[in-house]
Amino acid sequence: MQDHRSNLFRVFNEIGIIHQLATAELAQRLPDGVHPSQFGLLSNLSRLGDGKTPKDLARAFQVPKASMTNSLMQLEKRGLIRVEVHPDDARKKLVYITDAGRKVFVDTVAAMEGPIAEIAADIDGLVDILPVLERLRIKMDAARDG
Amino acid sequence: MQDHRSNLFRVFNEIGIIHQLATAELAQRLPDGVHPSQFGLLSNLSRLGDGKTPKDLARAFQVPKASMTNSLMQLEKRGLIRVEVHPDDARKKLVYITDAGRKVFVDTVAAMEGPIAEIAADIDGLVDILPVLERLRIKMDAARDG
DNA sequence: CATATATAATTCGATATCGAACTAATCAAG
DNA sequence: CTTGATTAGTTCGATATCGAATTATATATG
Repeated sequence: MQDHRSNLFRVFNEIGIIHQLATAELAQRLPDGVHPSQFGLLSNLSRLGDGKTPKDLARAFQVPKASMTNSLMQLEKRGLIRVEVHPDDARKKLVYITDAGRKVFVDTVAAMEGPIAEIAADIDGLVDILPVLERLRIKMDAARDG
Repeated sequence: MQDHRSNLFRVFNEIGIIHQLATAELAQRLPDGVHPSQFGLLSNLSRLGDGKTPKDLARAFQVPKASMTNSLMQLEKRGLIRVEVHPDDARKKLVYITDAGRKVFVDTVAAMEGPIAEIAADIDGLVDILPVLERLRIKMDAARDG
């Protein structure tokens, strides 16, 4: 029992360390002035579609609105996204990724592919943990709402 | 092949989201003014032993020295650690956790146990991914040094 | 329509992160 | 010893995060 509990803690501990190391790798490959959290936005807009509101994005990334405002301003300043007022509701805005933004995303993904593949080659069963991670994320996400 | 690559990206993506959600849960249960990253320090000093230098700790957590200086100052200000000059080398310092620091650690772990157990109960095979995560972390850690 | 309430986003202030420059102490070479 | 290089830690400045207050717009109610 004690072992099982401490193993659970270790799972989260390892996840934290891996995340930090992965973020550091990513940061090295991003253009100057683009923060890893901002790359996450470009990834979402590029892969899952743009035209979302800042509120949508804040919820998707589980960050406060104020944080999202800041991240979007940085990306807009660099021309990687475009922000428009919602045509039907002037309280809202709509966020679009630009060609420059797509390029940053694509180039960065390409730059990460080598290192990731190299690491993964040595780790047997790495993709096998994906379903477990997905279920865990979904469960934690749901627990947060309630 | 394409699928395999994108699954690798998804593994890291899921890990990032889980880490963020877990950190948010932890933050809610920490005493006011204690940041999750500072809890990590208390955990390390409590579980793995204290009397380490700031340099040691910066390396263990893969953060710059300047970040560690700041974190240690916050913990010391709140009386959760004690910092002394190294008796044999006045350039160095030695960091010790205090009783108050241990109490924060123990209490917070206790407060996290319920939620973690509840989540884990629903996720089949959660602890089974621990060995894979460990190997991944070790591999990435090694890749960073070189 | 007028007013109250709700919602989306920004602003503000406080804290965290961290690269680069700096200070202090030790070590190495002569 | 003395001097140069190295190491540990801090300071400083710039950016990120984010809770609380604020602004602007929209919706609901009388």
